[in-house]
Amino acid sequence: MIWHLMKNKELAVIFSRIGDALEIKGETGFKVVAYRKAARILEDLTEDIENISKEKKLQEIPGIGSGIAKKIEEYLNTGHMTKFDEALSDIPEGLLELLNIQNLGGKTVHLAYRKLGVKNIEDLKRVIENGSLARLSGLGEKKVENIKKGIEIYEHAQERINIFEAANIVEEVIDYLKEAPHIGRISTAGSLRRMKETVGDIDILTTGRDGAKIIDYFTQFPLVTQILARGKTKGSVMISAEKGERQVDLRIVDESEYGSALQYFTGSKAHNIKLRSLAKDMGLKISEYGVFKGEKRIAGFNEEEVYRALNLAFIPPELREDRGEIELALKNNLPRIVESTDIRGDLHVHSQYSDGSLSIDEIAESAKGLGYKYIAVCDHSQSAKYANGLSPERLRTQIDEIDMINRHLKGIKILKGTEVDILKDGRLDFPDEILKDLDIVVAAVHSGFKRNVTERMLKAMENPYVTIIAHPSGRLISGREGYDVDLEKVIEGAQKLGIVLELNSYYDRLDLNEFYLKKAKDKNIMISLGTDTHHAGGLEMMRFGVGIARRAWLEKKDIINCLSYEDIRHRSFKQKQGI
DNA sequence: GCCGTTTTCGGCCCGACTGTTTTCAGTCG
Repeated sequence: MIWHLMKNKELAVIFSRIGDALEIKGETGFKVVAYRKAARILEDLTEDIENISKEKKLQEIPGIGSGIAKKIEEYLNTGHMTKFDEALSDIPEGLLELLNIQNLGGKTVHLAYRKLGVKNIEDLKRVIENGSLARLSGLGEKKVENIKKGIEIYEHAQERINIFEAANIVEEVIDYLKEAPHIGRISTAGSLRRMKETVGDIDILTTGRDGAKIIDYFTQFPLVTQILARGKTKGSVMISAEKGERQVDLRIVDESEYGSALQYFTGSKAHNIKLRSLAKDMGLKISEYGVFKGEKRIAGFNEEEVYRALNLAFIPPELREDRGEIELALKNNLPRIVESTDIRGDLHVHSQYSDGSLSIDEIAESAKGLGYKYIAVCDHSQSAKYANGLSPERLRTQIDEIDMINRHLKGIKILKGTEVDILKDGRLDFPDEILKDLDIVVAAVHSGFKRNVTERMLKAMENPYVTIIAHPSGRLISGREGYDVDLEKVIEGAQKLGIVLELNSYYDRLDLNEFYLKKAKDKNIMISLGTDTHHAGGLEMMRFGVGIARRAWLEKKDIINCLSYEDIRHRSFKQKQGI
C-alpha cells in the first residue's frame, strides 16, 4: 500500500464530503467549489501533505488558503476536523450518496430531505413510487421520471471504462457517424483524448450543417439502449458495450467553432475554468464557440489559435489538468513531451518460448511494420511454471536463435532479454552467468505479492545485470490492487543504483502510473516502455504507454526507448544517470 | 472558501438541455 500519501487521500475524502454536505445545505456554490477543488488538489498531489505542512508551505499551493490550511493542520495534529464534524452533524449518512445520481443535485436532495424526510436511496425510491416527490414545488412527473432513470443508471453503475475499451467504442461510433447526413470533421474529446487511464464517459465532437438531423442519426446507433438527451447541438445516449452500458455524448458545432469546441470539450474541467478566468483577466471571453473580444470572435477555427489568442503556447491534451501547465505555457516554458514517433522500439515482448503466441521471426516482422529499430524479447524465467517459463538451457537456445536471426535481419534488431522472476527471497530466477549474456534484463515480481516486496525489489536492483524493474506496483486496472510495496523506496533505490523503471504499457496495467512516473522523472530516473504483449495486436498498446508518459510530462530524454540500439545495448543510459 | 500591479471586499467560467415555468431554476459537463 501507498502509506506515504495516506493523509493526502484521507483529507481529499474529508474535503469532498464537506463539499457535498454544504451543497445539500444550500451553502453558496463558491464554498462548495473551493472544498471540492481542495479535494482534487490533494488527490493529485505527489508530495506528502504532512511534509508540506511541517514546512509551513500549505498556502503556497494554489487553491489552498488560510481557511483550508488551518483545517489540514488541525486534522494532521489531532486526527479530526471540527468543520467536518459540524458540516456532517445534521446530515444523515445516506444522503451524500444521493448526489451521485444523475439528474439529482443538492437542491432537490435538500428539498426531499426537508419536506419528505428522505435520508437515503431507499427513502428516495419510496417517495418516487408514492408520488410525493413529484408533488414538491419545482418538480413534476417528468423530472421524477428522469431521477428514476438516474437511480437505475447509478445502481447499474460500471466502474470507469479502461482506455482500451473506450478507444474501441469510440472507433465504432465514429465509423457509424461518418455516414451521418452532411457531417464534417469528427474527433474524440474528453478524458479519452487526454489519455486518462480510465474514462467515465465518452465524448465525441463533430461539425455539420444540420445538428438536429445528425443527433437524430446518432440516437439511432444500433447499440443505443437509452436516449438521455436529444437537442440541436447536443445528444447523449447509453450504449451497450462489452461490460454493461456506457454513456456516449455527442456535440455538434459549426466548422468555424471546431477548434474552440474541441478545446472546450477536451477539458479537463479544471483546466478550462482556469483558462476562462485567464481570458477574463485579459478582457476576453472564451467558450465553446470561440475566443471573443467584445462581440468579435478572434479565434475558434483550430485549437492552436485558441491558445495563441490567450498568449499561451499550445498545450497538448495530455497536459490539460491544471497541474501547472497553464503557468508554464504563459512563459512559453512547457516541457517538450515525448511523441509516438520518438519511440524506437518495444522493450518487453513475449514469444512462443514462454506463453506468447508469436515466433521470434513474427515479432521481428510486426515490429518492423511499426517502424521500430529494435524490439526486446523478454520471456518468463524457469519458476514461472504457469507461463511455460524458460530453463537456462532453453534461454541459451533462444539466445542462439536471436543471434542467428539478427545476422540476416535488415532494418531492425532483436534485443536478447528476459523477464526474470524476483523470487520470494529476493534472488533472481537465473544465475548471473546467463544474465550477463543478455542485452536487457527485466526483473519482475510474479508471486508473493504481500511478502517483503520492497526489500526483494531493492535486492534485485543490486544485481549488476538487472536493467529494468517491470510493472513496479503490480496493480491491474480491472481489479487487482497490486503488491504491498513502498514505491517511494523503490524509486529511491532505482536512483541510487541506476535502474530503469518500467511503464508497462498494456492497457490494464499502465504501471508505473502517471504520478509515480512524474516522481521518478523528477529524480532523473530513466523509464522504459514495454507492452508486455503476448500476441501481435498487443504491440499497438504502445500508444497507451506513450499517452501516460505524456501525462506524466516525460520527455524524450527520460525514456530509454528513444535511444539508439547501440546505446541500449551498451547501457549508456546508466552513464547518463552517472552510474 | 480563495484571491488580488485595477481590489483585503466583492468578485468568483460558460452555455446547453430539460422541465416547470410565464421568465427561470436545476443539473450537467
